[in-house]
Amino acid sequence: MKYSHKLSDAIHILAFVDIFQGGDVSSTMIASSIESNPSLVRRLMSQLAKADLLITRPGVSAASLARPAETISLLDVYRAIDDSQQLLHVDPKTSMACPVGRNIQATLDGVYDRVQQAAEAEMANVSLAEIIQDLQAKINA
Amino acid sequence: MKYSHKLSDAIHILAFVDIFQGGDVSSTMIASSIESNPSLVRRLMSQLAKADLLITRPGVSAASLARPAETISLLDVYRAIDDSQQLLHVDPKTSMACPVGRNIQATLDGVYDRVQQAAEAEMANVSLAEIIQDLQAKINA
DNA sequence: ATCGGTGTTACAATTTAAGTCACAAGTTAC
DNA sequence: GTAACTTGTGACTTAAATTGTAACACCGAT
Repeated sequence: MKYSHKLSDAIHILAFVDIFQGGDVSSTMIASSIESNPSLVRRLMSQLAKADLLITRPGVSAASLARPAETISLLDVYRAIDDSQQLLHVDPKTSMACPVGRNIQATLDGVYDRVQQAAEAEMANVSLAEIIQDLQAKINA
Repeated sequence: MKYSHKLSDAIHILAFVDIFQGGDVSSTMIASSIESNPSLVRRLMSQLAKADLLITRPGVSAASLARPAETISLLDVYRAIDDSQQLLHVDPKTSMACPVGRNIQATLDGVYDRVQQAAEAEMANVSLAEIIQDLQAKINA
């Protein structure tokens, strides 16, 4: 479990909350759907709430989307959850004594940034509504 | 490859080999530029050789690019190095008893694939020659 | 033939995500 | 008001992947 599933779990939470709106959307219930534990779910929900994507209230299990699903993009969720905000990572420890080692970081920063921009542009194109629709279609099938 | 810098190190190796062609391009020398160890460098070089990006010879430190740097893209290097071939990862363990848990994986696979395609398209646009040029410009500055 | 480098494997160390436990504080129902 | 339940957090443990280290057979040049 070294690869992170935080983003996937966060989307899972948002979709679950929206689909089962009015039903049981407690951290325990969601955790059983993710096959994880309530503590992890609450931590993610807390991050989503801080990013203004989810409305939660202490003590009461009645979470709901903070905005219409059409206006929440995958990029919003990614930004709310991902710690490093980077898909690709430059090696931070190269030799300053070597011309290549001294300059490779700046060069790669520029290149990786282009890739990051492309990925984020596509993430911005995916709405939560779209994900939920796809999910509903599969559920009804 | 969440916090891995294998890709960065692989590019470092290719750039180093090309820039110092004719000089000392032993795994030990490259390792000192990366501030890593010769074994790791040899492992990466071996992977690059298997992907036909680098020519190595057992016993002799005379590595060279297998193709002109113009024809090697960042995507080629990424494909040669990255184990999972995925920038984003679906949670593989969700509850089949829940409609959301049962279908979220397939939905996210589709969405993540779009992001992956966008990122890979940009990676394909970046050539090793471009990276080396940028590096040379910084070195000469 | 010797010396140094490669290619590869095995294993230890390190790092980060995920899981677990615990508990203060908020909310509802009675 | 209090009992029962939930959220929000922090501390700590466990697990998985990357990186580091060591060993050694094999290749090649001098």
